[in-house]
Amino acid sequence: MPHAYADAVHALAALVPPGRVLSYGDVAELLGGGGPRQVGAAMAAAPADLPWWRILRADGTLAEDLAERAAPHWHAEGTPRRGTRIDMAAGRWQPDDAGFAAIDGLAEALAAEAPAPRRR
DNA sequence: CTTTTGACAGCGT
DNA sequence: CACGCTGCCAAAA
Repeated sequence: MPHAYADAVHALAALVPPGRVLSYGDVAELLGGGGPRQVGAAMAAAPADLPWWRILRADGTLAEDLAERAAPHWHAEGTPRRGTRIDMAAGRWQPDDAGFAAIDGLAEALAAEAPAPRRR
């Protein structure tokens, strides 16, 4: 399934449990490739059923229009907040063994199709 | 090949 | 705490 980075990003986002969050940078690091911007680009094409509100900026915020639509979800899931923004220190998802295993699989699958660091 | 553009991150002021 | 600038990665023009 030679698909792309975007699929890996979406898959990882789907692993994040309710009430927990990850920053774009965290996602990039966990997948072992690309960067925060690349993750953001992938999220822009997120499927309607994806819990996109669990992936946010490193400072616990989101683009204004998105934050507006995300707030209800955060409230419903009991995501730790600090004022209007999310408390990253408390809400950051810390994968358990099973989580790491799943992430590992994604990272590997990704590396298998995007290993060629060819000149650009 | 160069420039522009993103649901970004860090650091300095 | 708020801005502004620089750094990053990949894709598109």
